[in-house]
Amino acid sequence: MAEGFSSKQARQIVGITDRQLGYWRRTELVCPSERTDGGHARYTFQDLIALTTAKRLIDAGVSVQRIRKNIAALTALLPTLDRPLSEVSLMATGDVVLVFHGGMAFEALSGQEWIFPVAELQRQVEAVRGDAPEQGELFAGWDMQQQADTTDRDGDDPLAVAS
Amino acid sequence: MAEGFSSKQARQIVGITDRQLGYWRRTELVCPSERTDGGHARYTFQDLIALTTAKRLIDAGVSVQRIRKNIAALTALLPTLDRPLSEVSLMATGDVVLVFHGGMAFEALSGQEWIFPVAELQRQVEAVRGDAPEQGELFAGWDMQQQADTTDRDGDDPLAVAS
DNA sequence: AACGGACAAACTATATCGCTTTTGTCCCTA
DNA sequence: TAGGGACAAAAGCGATATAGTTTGTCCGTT
Repeated sequence: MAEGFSSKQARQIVGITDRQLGYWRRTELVCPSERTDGGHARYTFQDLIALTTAKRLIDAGVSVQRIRKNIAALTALLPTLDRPLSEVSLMATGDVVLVFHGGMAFEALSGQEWIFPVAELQRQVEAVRGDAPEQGELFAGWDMQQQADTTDRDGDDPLAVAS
Repeated sequence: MAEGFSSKQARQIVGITDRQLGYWRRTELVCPSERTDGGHARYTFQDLIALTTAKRLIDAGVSVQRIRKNIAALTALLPTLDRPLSEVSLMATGDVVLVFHGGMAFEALSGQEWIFPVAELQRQVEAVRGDAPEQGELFAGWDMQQQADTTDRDGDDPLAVAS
């Protein structure tokens, strides 16, 4: 039984209130995967990830209601997923949640695909004329890790996303 | 005067209607940077980029009104920008426009930065325990380059933009 | 061809209202 | 300490009505 994390531990680690943890459990947003013999909650590692993801989305301005809808939409869209909040990569603010999966980015709710390319656009216009675009790197490698630079080059960088 | 592109050329290259080009000019969404002696419009190369960006945003489901607001917000947020539509990297669908600039992603309208990263999250939780997450790649390498083009994919595309 | 004007249809945005969800506080039981 | 219940403030949502934009079509001028 030393397996999971207690409610207290969970909420301290994740940074949410007692009330939230409880409500989320009762309403099945995130439930503890295990129980003590006495029936008390025990959150697994994966549960913590789910909790943290929820917390993050909330901090990003996504309402709990919206999170629920996104989960529903996601499980419908990607049936293989069992627990979206802990199995998928999300990115969000306010009322949009983007999902990164299988090399694509799309909106969970609508399933509408997002992103991409700039290069094409440039070429398209260039084709009309012999005009030369300034530099070569259209997509500045947008690396989460080393997102140091870019700040130097003023203005524009095209770009893309991430991983 | 052989400088820029005529209205007709511009709208053919960009793929918008006569009416749109005119309206956008009159309402200052995108104006020709130059004029013929006779006072007729001459769109520069950069103008075409701006036009194309606008077109792309529209195709991605962003309304013209929203584009205007985003431009306003962007120039307020990044005063160095003169013409957001042709100087910045955008990505969008429906009602959200994401701006990539200086290694960050944020919503133009609100200025709110986008959240992301799951990896970090994983580490955070892992730190609490020695537990090992299943795989390595959370964000499947999302590489623009190798994501073939999308032009072939049928008609309406979600999409995104840039520049 | 480029542009403008008038008019109408299609589309977007904004504000509002009633309803539901979420969270906090306080208290109780095991 | 974990968890439940009751209650209320706060936040969020969906539908709707109203006002404002954008675009197409038709016509006229330069």
